[in-house]
Amino acid sequence: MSRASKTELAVLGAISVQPMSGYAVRAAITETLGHFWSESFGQIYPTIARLEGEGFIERDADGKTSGSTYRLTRAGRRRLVTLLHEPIPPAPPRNGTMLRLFFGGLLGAEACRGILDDARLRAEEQLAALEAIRDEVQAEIATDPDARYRLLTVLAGQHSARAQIAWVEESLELLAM
Amino acid sequence: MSRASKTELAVLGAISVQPMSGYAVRAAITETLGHFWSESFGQIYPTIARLEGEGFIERDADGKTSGSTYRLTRAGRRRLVTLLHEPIPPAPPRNGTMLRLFFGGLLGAEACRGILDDARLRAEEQLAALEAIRDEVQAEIATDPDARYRLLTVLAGQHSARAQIAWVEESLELLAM
DNA sequence: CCGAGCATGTAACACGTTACATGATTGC
DNA sequence: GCAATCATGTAACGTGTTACATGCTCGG
Repeated sequence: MSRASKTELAVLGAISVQPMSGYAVRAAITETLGHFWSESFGQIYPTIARLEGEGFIERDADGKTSGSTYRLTRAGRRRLVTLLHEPIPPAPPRNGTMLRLFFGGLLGAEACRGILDDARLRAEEQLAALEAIRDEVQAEIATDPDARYRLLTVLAGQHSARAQIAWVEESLELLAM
Repeated sequence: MSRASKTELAVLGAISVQPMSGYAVRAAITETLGHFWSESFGQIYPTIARLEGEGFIERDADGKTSGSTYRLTRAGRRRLVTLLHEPIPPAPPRNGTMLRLFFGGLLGAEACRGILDDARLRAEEQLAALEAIRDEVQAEIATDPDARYRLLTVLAGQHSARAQIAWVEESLELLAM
């Protein structure tokens, strides 16, 4: 995963599902990959321009006057599979919640409990959102076996959110002692 | 947490524990905050220069010829506490493992199992590392009550790593069906 | 004396977001 | 017709890493 690759991978992946515009790519990433990925227009449009220049995607020759619909070329599909095979180096950790909590002695127990409550709230919201998505994806598996993989990413989110909640509970007990 | 703040917070936090050089700040962050935070020299040195210019840290007047030892000024301590009180906006999610897994249909079950095995391996290593740190920190609590807060960050890492492992187990079973 | 580690700093680059500018389409 | 949404693009900015250049200090 050397150059210009993570955004490229996300964009190619989105377009591989079905041909769409840059705007729709953004929407697809926000809605469908939203719980583990994000891209902004400022990244997406230049990437699309480059991918088109390199022949990995091409415009649909439909009659629309405004907006372009892009679809993968054969080279684009090969490129996508290649990128998927390359490991993505893990990002250096940067967890603001932990940074603040680490220096909790300077903050006071009150404020720290606030941080923990916030963390729990966010995890609970996420958990609820994933619950719904999970049902959808589970239903898709019947018609599309590849939906299994999508299910895995939802499960990961659920495990992570539940772990977060359990951690908050344990932490609050510890602080109460 | 508006401007120039996360690195500033980490640097002030490190120096608040005890006076040290920029090089030592880097080492402290890597070793002690390593499982949830990271900073590079390219960030640390300019930040230290700025903090000194703003009067939040000052050089120790010791007799050393090479290297400077910085300590917090009174304003610096106030600044640190202020920064700790400000919430840190959560970073947009970007999980490369999930991005690859989501398009697992194009990758094949074999490669996906490889991704999962990797994820489990990393989580197990992390878990082992945290186990040792946890014992250390737990021992410190007897003499330093503030060590509790440090313990919380270790617990978070453990919860997260265990959740990751459980997710991999469940995922491998799902793929094997 | 020499190599390992301590120490400082910067320049180039990569990546990503935000804000802005601009216009087409469509449903009410 | 007008508002919401679809759609495209860019410029400015912030942030962060990597690689490089440089020199000190101390133990063996």
